[in-house]
Amino acid sequence: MRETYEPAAVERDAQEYWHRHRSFEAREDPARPKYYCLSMLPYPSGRLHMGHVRNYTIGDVLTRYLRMQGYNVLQPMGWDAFGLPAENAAISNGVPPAKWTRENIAHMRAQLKSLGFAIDWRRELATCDPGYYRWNQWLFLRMRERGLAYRKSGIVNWDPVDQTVLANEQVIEGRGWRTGAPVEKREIPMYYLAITRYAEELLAALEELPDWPERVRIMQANWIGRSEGCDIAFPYAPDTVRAVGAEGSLRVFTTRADTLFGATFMAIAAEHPVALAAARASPKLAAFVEECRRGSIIEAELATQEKKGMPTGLHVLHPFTGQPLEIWVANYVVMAYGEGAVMGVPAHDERDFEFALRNRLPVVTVVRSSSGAYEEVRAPWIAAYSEHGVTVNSGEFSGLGFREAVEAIAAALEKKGLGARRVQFRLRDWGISRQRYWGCPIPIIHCAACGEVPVPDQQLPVVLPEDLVPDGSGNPLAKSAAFYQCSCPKCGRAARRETDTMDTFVDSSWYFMRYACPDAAEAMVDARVDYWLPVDQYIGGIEHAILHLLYARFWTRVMRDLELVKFGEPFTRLLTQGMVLNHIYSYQPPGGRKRYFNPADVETRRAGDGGTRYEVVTSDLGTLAVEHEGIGKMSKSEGNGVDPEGLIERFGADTARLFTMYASPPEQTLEWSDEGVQGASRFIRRLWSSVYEHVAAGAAPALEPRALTPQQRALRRTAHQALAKATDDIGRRRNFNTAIAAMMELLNSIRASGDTSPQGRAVRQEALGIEVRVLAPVTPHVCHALWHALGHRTALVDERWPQPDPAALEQQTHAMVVQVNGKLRGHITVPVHADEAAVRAAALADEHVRRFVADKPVRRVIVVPGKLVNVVV
RNA sequence: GCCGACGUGGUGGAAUUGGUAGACACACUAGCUUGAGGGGCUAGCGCCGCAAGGCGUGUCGGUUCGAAUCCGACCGUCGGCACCA
Repeated sequence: MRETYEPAAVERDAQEYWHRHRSFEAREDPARPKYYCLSMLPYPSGRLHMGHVRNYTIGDVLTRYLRMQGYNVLQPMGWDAFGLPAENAAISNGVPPAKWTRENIAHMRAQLKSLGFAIDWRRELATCDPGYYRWNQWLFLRMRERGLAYRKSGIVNWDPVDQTVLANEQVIEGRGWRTGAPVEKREIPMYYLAITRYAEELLAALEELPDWPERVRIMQANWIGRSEGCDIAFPYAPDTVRAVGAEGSLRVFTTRADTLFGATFMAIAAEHPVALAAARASPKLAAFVEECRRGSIIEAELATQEKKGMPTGLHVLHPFTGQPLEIWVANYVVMAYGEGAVMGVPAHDERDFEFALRNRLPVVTVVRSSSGAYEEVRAPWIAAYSEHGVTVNSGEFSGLGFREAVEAIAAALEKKGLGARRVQFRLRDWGISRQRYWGCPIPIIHCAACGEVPVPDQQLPVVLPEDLVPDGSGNPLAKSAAFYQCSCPKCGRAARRETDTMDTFVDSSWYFMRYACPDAAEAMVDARVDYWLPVDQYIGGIEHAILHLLYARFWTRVMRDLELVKFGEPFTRLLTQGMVLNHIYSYQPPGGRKRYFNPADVETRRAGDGGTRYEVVTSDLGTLAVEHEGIGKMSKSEGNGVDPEGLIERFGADTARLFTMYASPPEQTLEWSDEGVQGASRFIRRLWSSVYEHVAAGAAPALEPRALTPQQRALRRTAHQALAKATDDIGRRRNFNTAIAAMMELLNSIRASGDTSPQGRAVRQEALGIEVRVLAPVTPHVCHALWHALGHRTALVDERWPQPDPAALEQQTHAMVVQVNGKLRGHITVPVHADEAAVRAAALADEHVRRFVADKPVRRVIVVPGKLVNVVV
């Protein structure tokens, strides 16, 4: 072995070995327990970023660890290759999205390979491959046959200048990102997938995912948003009947039927038919409806905007009292949720209260606190009382608790035919139509005579032409006659092909199944899926906690119900990794535009007197004192990204991997630190030189555990304790940082012992063997080399994980701490098997303890075996 | 606005079931090493204090023999909000 660690050579050797021996090709083997370890597939943006390095290193550490535990592990990789950035790149440099995407994939694949991940590259797929996306189309058609895919109108952002649909991301403060034109809303026909049919199951099954982070389960449950309540019909008053032109009623959904007698107005969405009818008679109202409809379709913006409303002058009748209630159009009522109308109960709902206050609407209290602390809501009004309580002022329904009131009112409404209990979900059906080019075509043909006609299965896939270049004005498919011109499969007459493509979330909803059988030509999935799936461990960013994971859970259930797969939950265990952050530095010249500087270029200096620190950067503007804006997500716009490629060139892949695993636990954010990277590099060099020095003295003799001195025994115990801890940290807790810390401590102990006796060297040989095998998943290249250096002929990649020796862990005595009144006062050493009385006596005999107890009477002594004694005086 | 999480030395973090706060590392300080390079080694390093000791986990309050950990309120930061992926 060489005296100095040279990462480039070490990594090339190890990677060559794995490649030559096809170490990571996973084969179905029913005799062995399988483990499917999957990381979320990357979008091929061009270059790997640190978030990718972190994500795939976590997956790789687990993959390599589980291999060593004897599992048959599959770790695949692919590309989420459709999407908006490819079109944006095409707009700015005129290259077709297909070419741009495939070049990016080639570059990023090479970058991933340089990191030495244990990936079975034979299974690689890209979602833009027709062999992949044809099955999106095929399943869409199956869903359509079952009514799970259907067409209805939906609302999109419309840029009137570019004549194109905009993604939410492309709407900046209500304006088109390229044109700056105020964005309009447009109603167009779109395809939807009926995820709401699975709402109940998707919610209930969350209970059966104990190995998902609780926060993700809670977020999904809240997203699905099951609420039990009542439909209530408010019959139209004569003025409304006249305006609408028919008898009828305004339906609302409410979870608070108990507050029905407190309703003082009705609020409806601007898109509601009654609002449209009223607007026909009033230009002022028509203008307001128009204003609401122009507003954002982004929920976060809807929720923060000022609550505005306008009366329609129309009325409905209270179902019990017959009292007329005025209908208002309100910008905070969403047409897509419930019935697009709500009853306004200002006394008991925060939002209605605010609205009533602004519009001087009456507030009627109908619920009071059951504890008797009666807070009547009256002028000057302070707040709504939105807790559950006892009904008052509610006619025959007064004096009831929440549950009884809802029951009684619902029953009475049902009798009158004006309502019923109902479960409502917040979840909406999944709109998948995108008016964009770079996506999976929706396999439908529109025929003037036959209407919507599915593309016959034998004509699949509907292939996306790869030579078009979008220019920012609409979908190029809609302008390409070669694509859209076709004949109707039913009647044979000229017809038009659907030019919308699918949401890219469709692509990522089942890719993990296709990895099991990427070459299956005749079917979406085959029997190999039964072997590998479900995914045992899924790893990806927390930002996907809701949408991607929910869509994949839905899609899997659809496939289950079509008897394509035998499971409904795709991901057994989930790890949501935190983001990678870095410092943000900027400089704003007087009157000029703010510039950002990469932290790598920023230097910390001190004022001449050794005092205040400040950060400077040397650029084309000279040396500048820059402003530290804090820490944020690595991003292009703030110029604080770190390029993994440069890092690997300078320090090697092992250092990059070690740093990202060591700097913080996987679920937390990771702060970039150049010094930290150097620390990681230094540790690897120390490990290298420790092994070098050890083997330079020749082969160590066999270990004879019985012949060890107390010091040798202590080092051996340290090694086995560290092994036990690291095993638990990686295998159970998935806390790689503390496992690495345990190995750093062990290496410190190994280096601190200068024992050159034969058994001293035997203990060190064993300890270094543990060190190298435990670190192998994190820094596989250097460990591959060190394993050979320690004299082993086998390849580390095929080694088993070491087992702690119970005999080595045995101890005669252990240390305990003694507290007096909960404060640490002394330390004692007691035999491991000492009983409580003996421990208590030893604690009270300690001189520090005696000093603090003095002559005060001992009231209680609490003994926590093996840990501490608390003396209460 | 709604949903979810997080907040511990100069810094990243550790403390796994309510039981020694600050493991490990970075930075810093001092010393050693004429292999001056992002080298190696030794020691110190929460704050106040000469010490004994006191204080200390965002803020305020509570439960407990004992709270970073549990409960309540507040403040701050971050993620998601359905067409970014």
